[in-house]
Amino acid sequence: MRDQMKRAKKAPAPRRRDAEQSRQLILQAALEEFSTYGHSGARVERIAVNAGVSKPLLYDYFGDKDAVYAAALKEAYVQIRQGELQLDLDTLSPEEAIRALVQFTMRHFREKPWFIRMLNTENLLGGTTIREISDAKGVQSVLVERLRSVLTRGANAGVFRAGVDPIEFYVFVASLCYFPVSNIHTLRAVFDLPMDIAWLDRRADEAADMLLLYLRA
Amino acid sequence: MRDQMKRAKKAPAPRRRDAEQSRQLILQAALEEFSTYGHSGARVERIAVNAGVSKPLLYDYFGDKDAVYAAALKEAYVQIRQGELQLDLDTLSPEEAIRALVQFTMRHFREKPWFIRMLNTENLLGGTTIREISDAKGVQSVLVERLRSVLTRGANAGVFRAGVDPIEFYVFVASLCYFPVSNIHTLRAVFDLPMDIAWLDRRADEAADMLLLYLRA
Amino acid sequence: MRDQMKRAKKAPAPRRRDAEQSRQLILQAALEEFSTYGHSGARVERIAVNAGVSKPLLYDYFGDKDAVYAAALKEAYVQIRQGELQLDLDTLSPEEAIRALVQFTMRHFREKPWFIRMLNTENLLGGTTIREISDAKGVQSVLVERLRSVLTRGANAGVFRAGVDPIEFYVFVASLCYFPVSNIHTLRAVFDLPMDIAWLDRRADEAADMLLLYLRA
Amino acid sequence: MRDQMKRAKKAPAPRRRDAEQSRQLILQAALEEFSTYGHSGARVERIAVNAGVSKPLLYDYFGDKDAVYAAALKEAYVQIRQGELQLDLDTLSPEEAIRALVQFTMRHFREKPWFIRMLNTENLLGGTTIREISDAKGVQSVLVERLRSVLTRGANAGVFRAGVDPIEFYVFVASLCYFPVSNIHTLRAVFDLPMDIAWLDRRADEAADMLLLYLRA
DNA sequence: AATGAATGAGTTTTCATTCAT
DNA sequence: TATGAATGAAAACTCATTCAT
Repeated sequence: MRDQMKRAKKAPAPRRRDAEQSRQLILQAALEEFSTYGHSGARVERIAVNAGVSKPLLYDYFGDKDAVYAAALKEAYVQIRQGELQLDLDTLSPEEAIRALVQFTMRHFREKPWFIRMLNTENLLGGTTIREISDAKGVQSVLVERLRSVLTRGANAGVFRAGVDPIEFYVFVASLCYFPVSNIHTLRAVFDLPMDIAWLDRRADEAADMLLLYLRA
Repeated sequence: MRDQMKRAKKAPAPRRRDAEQSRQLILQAALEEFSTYGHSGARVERIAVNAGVSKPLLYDYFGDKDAVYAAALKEAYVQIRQGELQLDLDTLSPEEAIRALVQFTMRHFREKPWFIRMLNTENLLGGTTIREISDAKGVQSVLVERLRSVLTRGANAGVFRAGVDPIEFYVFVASLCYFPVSNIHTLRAVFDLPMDIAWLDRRADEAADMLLLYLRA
Repeated sequence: MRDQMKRAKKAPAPRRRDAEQSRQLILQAALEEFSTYGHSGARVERIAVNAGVSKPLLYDYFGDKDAVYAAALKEAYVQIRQGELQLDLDTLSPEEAIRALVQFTMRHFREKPWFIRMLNTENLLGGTTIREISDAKGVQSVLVERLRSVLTRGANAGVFRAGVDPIEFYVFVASLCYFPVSNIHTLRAVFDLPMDIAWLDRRADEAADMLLLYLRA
Repeated sequence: MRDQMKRAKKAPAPRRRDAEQSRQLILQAALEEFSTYGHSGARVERIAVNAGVSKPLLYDYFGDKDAVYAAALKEAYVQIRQGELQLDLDTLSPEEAIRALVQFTMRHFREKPWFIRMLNTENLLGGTTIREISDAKGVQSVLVERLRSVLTRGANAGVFRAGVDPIEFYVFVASLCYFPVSNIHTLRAVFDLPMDIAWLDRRADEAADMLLLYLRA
């Protein structure tokens, strides 16, 4: 009878879910913490509190602060890639597809600012962590693959010139969207422009114009 | 004989008891420290040691770590602007000038990596410090002014279309040069490209091509 | 056998991992430290060592040095009031009660020198801390209330004149007991008198004589 | 001619005065600093700034912080004794003289608060410094001597009882005036009385009443 | 699986004091 | 006589990490 009660208390299924959920809560809190304060500025204590767990639990799951950071960085890529899956370029004309890609990228960076902040943090650290994340290369942005097919479609249709490397072109797209979002604070301080969301979206439009001129056959 | 006197009079390396020089040494060490480790990761102790002074002296001159950071950020802008003065666009044709500007910007970012790193650090902090540096707006990049005159020359000569805002165009230039340098570590980890100096310079060339297409009348 | 189990179960001296006890140990050590060295002279490190805890624990519980000081000041009042509860004046005649009060006060000051020293420290600081301790007024010495009833009894019995304010009279009592204890060191240095415990007790007797003359109807 | 100019510049007399004046300025600043912040809380830097001299000069004159403290403590006694010289009791009747002494003492403590604060500071330190000031005993308050003659006059006139020790009586006077001034901050925090200057003066009057009852034949 | 209690090893900051002129 | 420049030693305070239950 006692045993029964014990079992009733420690039902295996919900416990396991709790553990997995705790991990996820920690990961989310870590993502916010590291992207807000950077690697050194992040506080393990705050991560635990915001995740609603105790510090020893966090250490049990991840090992140490650096491991939490690595997991958060990986999580950042995972989440951003999940978002990218929602973009469908195949149903658009090559030119519309390019414009859609640029607009999407700008909105993506704008709406998930923690991603840019994690990249900045990681680059300040010299990229040591991302290099150690095993499958990094495998997770290469799906956008590049979709972009490759758009460029091919455009070249076949004779509207784009051939021979444009999709990775290098994607670097152009990313550059034009990344910088105005990433550096919004210093830009605002130095230039007298109203750098708000509308401005960013207009930048994306202009960038798309320019990129299309560059691609034109 | 002369050499001997010179040596006797001023030992070359440790010219001590010179307040202005000490300040400058601290500033330089701080610039390196903050751009290498970020705001939280920077260590006042290391700054002092690398400047060859004691910590109390540093505190005497600047007040606290944040004040040293603010001074280093300002110094970053001062030094980068000094470098920009060396670029002469007036003797070039408008089209050559644009290309030169892009190449210069890329080289500038590449060769003074502490500048990009300071900007990243400051943007991670939310730009609170640069907003407090009084004359930030006044120190607006000279490049923008030079660019303005190039665009005007080009428009007058009929080779560029009119109405291109120099600030917004400069944001394009900066974006295309900033991102590949700033994010070199994460790019390398994710893409299978040999991202070295030569690659960066080729990127600048391609970017110049694209920007000129965008400007063309 | 029992003894053995007892010992095995709880080692007597270092009962660790008891938050409330740790707090109390810190408080006691702080009281001693601040009353010995004053506010600026007190060392957080010494408090921690004497409490048998680490500095971080102390900071965890109290926040900063000033907060420890405030808690110690409050503790001083708490402990002194606890001592005052042991004085019973109701069973004595009014005149005996006054004499007992004076003797008790003198002994109290003499035997709990940290109290006077805390008051001196706090008054040197301008009383900013005690003003912030919320219930300070509420903890007003019980002695005043007991004194009030003694004065009333004496007036009703016709041995004391009426209309003597108990607070102001208590200030007389405290003055006459406080000064010789508080200033014993400077008094010794300036006057050629053997200022020892016996002297203090004789002072209390004389003071009681004087106070009774003052109260006499 | 040159020599003459030199001599004119370094006139000996005013230089010497400057040195003595600097010493005095330091002493005054030290008195204020130590009585305001206590021994540990006092800052050598502030003393130098407030005295209008450099720190090395201060060290040159006094040696170290403790020596400055000792000098300031001595100066406190010197200045307070100078004030006491202004009190003339010989022209008053014994009873009036006692009342005048009490009022004077209260006013003295009230108007020179740095004296009480220095005494508190020194007593917190255990009186080690005053013991080392050589002529401390010699500088014993003149008030005691004047009081002695008043008590004798009163005894001879039959208005005071004989055998009252002037030192011990003076301790009564000092106690009654010292405590309400010294402890004004904690008293205010604990008791609901308007403890202002008028209150202090009324306390002195009541104290004089009581002391006279005690002296009466 | 989970956590309240606790700390070693730093990190920033302060301060009495000295150096060099 | 006088001081701006400089610092060793120590103080307050923090933070990643572990202990004991």
